[in-house]
Amino acid sequence: MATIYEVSEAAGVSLATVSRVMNGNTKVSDRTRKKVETAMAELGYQPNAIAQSLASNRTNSVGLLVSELHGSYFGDLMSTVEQALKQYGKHVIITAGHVDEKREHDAIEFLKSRRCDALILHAEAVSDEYLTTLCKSDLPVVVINRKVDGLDDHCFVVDNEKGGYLAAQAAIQQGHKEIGYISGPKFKKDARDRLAGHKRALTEAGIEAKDDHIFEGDFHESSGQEGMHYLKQHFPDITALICANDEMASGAMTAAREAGLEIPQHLSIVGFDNVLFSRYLYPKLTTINNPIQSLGEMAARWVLKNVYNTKINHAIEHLFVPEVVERHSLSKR
Amino acid sequence: MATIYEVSEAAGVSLATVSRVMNGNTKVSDRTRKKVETAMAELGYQPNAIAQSLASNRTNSVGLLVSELHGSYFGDLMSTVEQALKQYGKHVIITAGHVDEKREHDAIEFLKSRRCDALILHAEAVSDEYLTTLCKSDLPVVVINRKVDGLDDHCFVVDNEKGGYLAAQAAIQQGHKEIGYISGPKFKKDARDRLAGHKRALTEAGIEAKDDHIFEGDFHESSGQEGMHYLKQHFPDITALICANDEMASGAMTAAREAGLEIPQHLSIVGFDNVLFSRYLYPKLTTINNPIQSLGEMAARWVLKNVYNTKINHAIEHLFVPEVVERHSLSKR
DNA sequence: CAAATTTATGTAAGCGCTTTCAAATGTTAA
DNA sequence: TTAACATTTGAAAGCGCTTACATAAATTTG
Repeated sequence: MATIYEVSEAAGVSLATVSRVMNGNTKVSDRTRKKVETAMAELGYQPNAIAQSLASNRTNSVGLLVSELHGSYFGDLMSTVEQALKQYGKHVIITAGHVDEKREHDAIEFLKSRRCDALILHAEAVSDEYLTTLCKSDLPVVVINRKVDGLDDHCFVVDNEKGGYLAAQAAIQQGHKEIGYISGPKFKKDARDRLAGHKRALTEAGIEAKDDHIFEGDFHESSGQEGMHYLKQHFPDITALICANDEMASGAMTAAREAGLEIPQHLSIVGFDNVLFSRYLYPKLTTINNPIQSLGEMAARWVLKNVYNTKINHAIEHLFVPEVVERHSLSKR
Repeated sequence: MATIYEVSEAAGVSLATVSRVMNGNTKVSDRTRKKVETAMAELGYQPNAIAQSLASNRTNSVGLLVSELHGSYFGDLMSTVEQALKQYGKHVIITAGHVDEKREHDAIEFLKSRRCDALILHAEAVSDEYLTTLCKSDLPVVVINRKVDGLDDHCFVVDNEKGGYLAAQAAIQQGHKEIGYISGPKFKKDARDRLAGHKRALTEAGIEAKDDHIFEGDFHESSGQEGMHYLKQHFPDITALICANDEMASGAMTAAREAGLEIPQHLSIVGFDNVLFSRYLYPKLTTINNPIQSLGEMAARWVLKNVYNTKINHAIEHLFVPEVVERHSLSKR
């Protein structure tokens, strides 16, 4: 693999000059530029990004932490972030934290050790304090889908409370009064917020928010099934079921069908997130759009603007508002 | 950020010694090791991976090229590869090629410029020649889900012909005789192989393989719908439809339902790949398992063994055999 | 106990770049 | 033509590590 030395020799110029034509910021005369470019082409020269990074203290890569590498939600996030950064020649280094404190921590340390120029974190398990410390360091950090007090301008979040509210409201508007709810795990902020919105909608509509109509799941498909079983058994008069994410909605649909309930004729179901597969479900799932792609794009823009000084036209927003995606799993009571 | 200099000074030892305790291969006396470790802890020292890489010519990272960052298929692949490598302290750098020759090429160049120790490529658009050249270079490369002549021990593939055969056979065994097929794009080897297997099964069963029963799609959901429309219109007597991947099967299911056909009562459908969402479909899709995870794991093992000299117990296999996953979209004629 | 080994540590030369600063060259104006 | 300035180039010092190689200390051997 050719190095800059060989190029400089072949072109008959100094190292510095070769470096200059590579980086293109300083002025180099056309004649020497040509010479260097020719030499590069002939040698098939490819700069060593590692050496560049060490010398310049810039890696042109931003670290992205997600919870999992699979699943539509993270797939969408990764895709968006990558697209947005690639446009400007920046790259993402992706790691997975698996919603485990130690593993998230390790993943972040890895990204730091790789000397990423910035970090975009979808961190679920690590503590607020840790994130705060991280943000205070000189490594630029943004947090996706989590609000940490005092870090507002580093956080990009969706209004989960509003989303929960909208889901319930949609069901209420269709005439439903007996509404079940399968929540995410209460230790997660977004799960709590969604539930809070749900309850507010019920209350505002003059419907009593009964705690036993709420089943606490874990955001995975199987707990949707469990929730469905529980609710069906104890409250067979429920006509609408709202799930705190689409995975659980899918599980609930399966369980409902197994119990002989047709959707939405016997039971309406509303999800949350609008992940890709929600339209593969049958019937296609009515859900709340979680603008994860917008979050990702905005986070990427923040980095471009604040770290790479790229001129970005759009304003940078931190709070995103979800909306109802009407499909076929919710109907009139 | 503390450097090795500061650690060496704080511990009262030389650079080399600090480096030694970090890497742990050479012997260091317990006393000095303690001193160094204390100093490291006190300074919160974190080695600079970039500098390490430059000096050692080893990055401990392997590059992974996928076509997309989203979608179950690639999600599964990324997850598996990452898991397998992480166990041994190796990291993956993931890039997306978007099934575009230039972008795949660029992505690979990026991975090379980051000086990955090895490359695992799910390359669809780049030419055989390019891959061959790459494999001949001193950078270790393995290719996933694509067979390149002369590169057999670098390729990890699934027997697509067999898969196509099995899908057709499954339908035939259920008594189907009028069988439609929605193929992947013919320019893709795996699409051709699957189709070849399909035809062989028909022929062996004494069923004529009619070319007009075959619709060429593009592996995306929408072309499944198109294919369904085409077949339904021209050959309403078809009782089973086999799709070259699950996405198209999903599209076909939607179109079939819109046309008033119940699955599998009126029409049986078989997919291919067994991606995650195939069990979310309704009815759950009968499909051919594409052991992409095994491919990924095997590729990772190959790298561990051949690049990092890790002791791997399992033999390394290159050809994987698909099998039928029986669910609910295929029934007796 | 000295010599021969073995083991632990230090010295210094890179790894392939960037970047500051100074020198050389070119250009303009008087 | 020459002084004054702008533009291009080069020399060299890092960036933070690893790793021969050399040296010093500890251990074994006869």
